[in-house]
Amino acid sequence: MEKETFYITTAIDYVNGLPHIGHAYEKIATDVIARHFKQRGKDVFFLTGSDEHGIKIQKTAAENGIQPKEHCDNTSNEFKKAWKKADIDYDRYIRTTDADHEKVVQWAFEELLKKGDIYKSSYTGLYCAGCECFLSPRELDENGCCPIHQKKPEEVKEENYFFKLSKYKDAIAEHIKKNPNFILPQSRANEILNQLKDIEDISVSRSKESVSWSIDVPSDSEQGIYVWIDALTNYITGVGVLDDKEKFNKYWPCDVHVIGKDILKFHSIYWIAFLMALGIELPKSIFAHGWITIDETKMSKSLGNVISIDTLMQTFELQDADAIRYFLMTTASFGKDGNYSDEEFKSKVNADLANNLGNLLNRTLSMLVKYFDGKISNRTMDADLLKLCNETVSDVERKFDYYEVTEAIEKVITLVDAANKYVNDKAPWSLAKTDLNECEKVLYSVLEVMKYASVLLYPVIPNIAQKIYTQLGFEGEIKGIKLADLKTLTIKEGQIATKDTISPVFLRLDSEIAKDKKK
RNA sequence: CGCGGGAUGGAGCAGUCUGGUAGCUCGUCGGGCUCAUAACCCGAAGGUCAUAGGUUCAAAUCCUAUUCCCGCAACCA
Repeated sequence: MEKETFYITTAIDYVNGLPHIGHAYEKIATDVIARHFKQRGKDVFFLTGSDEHGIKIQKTAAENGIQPKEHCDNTSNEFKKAWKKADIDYDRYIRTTDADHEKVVQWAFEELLKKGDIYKSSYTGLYCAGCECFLSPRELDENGCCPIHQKKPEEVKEENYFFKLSKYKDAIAEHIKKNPNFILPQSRANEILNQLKDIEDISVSRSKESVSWSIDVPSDSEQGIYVWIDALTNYITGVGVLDDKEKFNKYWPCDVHVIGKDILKFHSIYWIAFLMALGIELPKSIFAHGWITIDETKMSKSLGNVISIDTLMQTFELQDADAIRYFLMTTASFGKDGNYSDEEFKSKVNADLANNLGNLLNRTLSMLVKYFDGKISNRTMDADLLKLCNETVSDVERKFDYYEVTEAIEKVITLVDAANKYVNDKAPWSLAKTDLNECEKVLYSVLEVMKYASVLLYPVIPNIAQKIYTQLGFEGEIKGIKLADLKTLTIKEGQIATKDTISPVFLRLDSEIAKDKKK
């Protein structure tokens, strides 16, 4: 029997900068997947959060004249605010500075030390006093100097703890090969197998002297735990690996870690090795998504093209993030790089959400009011349309099984298109004069399609879906509706709509109506 | 020979693994409808699938070579 729980995580964001659309992309995708699996009756746990230790945060805080913790509090609050705006419905926001997490990190470190997978060794590196950190040879300019301070870094020898990553090389490779869905999209698995070939042991601590803002190595006050063990273990802290065994056993192993393609290596190699060493079950899959570029250019602070959910909502005077969520999920197949531009955004969202989806509801309800005073008395659904609805549900589920969010959405839009065509072919405005029975059947059938479409699209556009649901005459929240309920959940008989209850669920951006409403 | 991704009608993409009449969305043009958010439906124009070879009865798809673009160092998911 299939497990009833579904544990999904995002990467934790480094709180050195403010949240932007790139961070949002990942959270939205994860939120969509989480909401979908809730609709399938799963007990979902959705973890997101922030990565808060390290030299960069220490330095940024110092520059601003505040304590690192204060800086982290401020920035993580900005992230939380952004996720609220984007309707990210997570179950826990974990911070690597949370007490329970620090405990887990220290426990994991000691555990690995005890097992002999962590050993002490010395590391010689190029240290720049100005930066107060080690630089890799690649970071230096052509004269071998630090590009920021224009000084030659000194060779410094530091004692660090190392993790025997090389020991797990073969086991990881074997696991990847045996489990074709472990790394998704599958095309990325080869990339990792290649990188695995020349993997070496990794340093897992820094001297407290160089990085003070870190979790202490419990048995060695001179050393702080470096990012790998600190950050990656958030996934087990999040479901209570130490404090709440029952919860941990319920949700672990994780169903999917949703991450950016840049950190796939750390997740599919480092993290897996840590888990193997700790004797903890491995996550079922790791999904690496692509980047969102802005006008085909990489987003960067220096180019000044960084945009956030907030800026977009303000620019287009949006009340909720639905349109942005929809666009981000459909601009590129999930897993590939996508692009944002104002023109593409407007065009996509107008075409799909306003013209196809919203207008279909609008035209149908209008006719219902016009010809039937907004009342349904005979609930007979067109057999072909019903069949298509049911097929769409299973198509959508199948796509989500592999986290093919974009393709799943496409299936629903195809259903909506078919319903628009159905209306045109049946011409209920003519039937109203000749065959009222048939006319009602047509309108009712389309409303049924809207019911399916709204529930299927709810994970992506929760606010719009709710509006459709309400206008279909349903009471309460669409949030709790399961896909399995779709067959029994029927539009009620009697009054559904009046002239006053009908209103566009999504206004075309830049349309005259939208302008009027804004005035 | 560092690694990887990409090049398909005006724009953005699917199809490539498992060869067999080149498909989708947007845009353009023509038509239809009049219920609707200048919307919806139908039709048309527009591509020698980056280039050159090769395998094959048959190549966008397989093989070889070449060109161009984008990541892999940095603020940055």
